Amino acid sequence: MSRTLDLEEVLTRGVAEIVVEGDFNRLLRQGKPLRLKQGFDPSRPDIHLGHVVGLRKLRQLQELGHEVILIVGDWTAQIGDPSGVSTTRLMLSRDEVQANAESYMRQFFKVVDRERTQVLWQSEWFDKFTLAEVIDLCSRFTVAQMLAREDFSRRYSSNRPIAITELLYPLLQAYDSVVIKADVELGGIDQKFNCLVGRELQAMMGQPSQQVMLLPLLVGTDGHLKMSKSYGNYIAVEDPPAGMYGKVMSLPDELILDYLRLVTDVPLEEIQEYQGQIAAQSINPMVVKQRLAREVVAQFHSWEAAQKAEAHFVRVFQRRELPEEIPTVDLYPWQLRIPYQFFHSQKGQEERAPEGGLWADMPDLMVAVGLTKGRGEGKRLLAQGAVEIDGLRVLNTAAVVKSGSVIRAGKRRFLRINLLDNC
RNA sequence: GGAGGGGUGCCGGAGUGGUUAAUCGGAGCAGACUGUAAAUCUGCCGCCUGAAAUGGCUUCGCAGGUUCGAAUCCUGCCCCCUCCA
Repeated sequence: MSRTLDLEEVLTRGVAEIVVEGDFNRLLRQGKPLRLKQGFDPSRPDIHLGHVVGLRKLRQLQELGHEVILIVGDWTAQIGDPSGVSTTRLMLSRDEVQANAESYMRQFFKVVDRERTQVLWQSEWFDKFTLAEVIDLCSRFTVAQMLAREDFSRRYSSNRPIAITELLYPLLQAYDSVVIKADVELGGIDQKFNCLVGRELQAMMGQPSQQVMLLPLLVGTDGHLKMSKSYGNYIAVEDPPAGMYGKVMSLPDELILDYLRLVTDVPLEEIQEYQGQIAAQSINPMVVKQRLAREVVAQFHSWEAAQKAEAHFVRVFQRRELPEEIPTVDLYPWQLRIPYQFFHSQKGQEERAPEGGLWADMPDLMVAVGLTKGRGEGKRLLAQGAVEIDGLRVLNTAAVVKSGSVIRAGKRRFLRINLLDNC
């Protein structure tokens, strides 16, 4: 993110909506550092690319001289953001919240500049909130206002429950804006309502209303739902390079351009060009996707890691060869059910294993080395032709294994066997 | 407070005494194809045993009971939802 930032691009690239656009522009051009509010819920400490869209925007604004106020939502976390399904949330202990917050920040500052960030905890002000203050806060809003929120109205009209505490959620979030005197709040487009309540509350309390920058929701790896941990369609910023690269490569083609726009610094002109080439079918979308994968991995790891991840990907998944590094697992013959050098075939004949080799019951072996969860799974993989020993497909349950043999189970599970005490 | 509906495998959702480890869809896994994309086809998809046919065990909110036999019937308990107030 070292290239010169174009204000126009910061305000438009990967931005869904700005409220109020004119005011925000004016504010930015005043040249005074703005207080950018970003809250997070410490019940879900993992940051994925969906969050990164907003974090990158914060970073860009920081580079324009503004300051981020990160709010640890240790109170709102207990209510649970009323987006989507109504699930009762467990109360987190103080320690859990602390641990989650630390883990969150470790990831947060991979993108956001720590030097220009101030971290505040909601408990700093809400712990001493009195009932009188809660009532005062509530009295400023009406049920009708809350029902204006699509989430609530949908649930209300379809007779699904809305906990009263859920109505409190936007109010608490709004109050945060008042406490920190936020100039701007950033959030996903699904946060629109909460952010707007912040504007109203600030106005009621005699403060200028914050501007709201809403970001598009990133579609997850499944290709149609928003990226979210609970949908299991996410790419985490802490995913290891090879896994991260692979997940990007498994994205549907239709998402490539969006991802380039939202989570990379690839210049818009280049993206435009890719778009044209893909439309004209003069380029294989996969090539563009590989660029995307490199960009993403480099951002959270390094260019070197990205190169390695790509090499690994090409080698293992495109050419179906063995990876360069294969974890080795020690294996003692006694862990197997046929730990002998002879195998008794159905005809009653003895088959001798080659020198240094050993007959092994494959489902057993795979469980013993942790390749599969149970024998059933191993048998299934075997029956489906998904198991290879040193590049040769194994279909029988009994097979010869040598020390140094590489077992492959399916596309992505590999293990090298280190046979000990071969007697 | 009153009336009614419901809790089934990762999710959705059938099933109302045996032929049900439980239809189907989704997800997942694997194979073919291939670009770990899409689309398509095939197989698997509770645990264990077996090469397999088979067999054993544990599952349908929880606890008991009836029965040769229950996810299905009875009793109690817990939880959820709707309507009326």
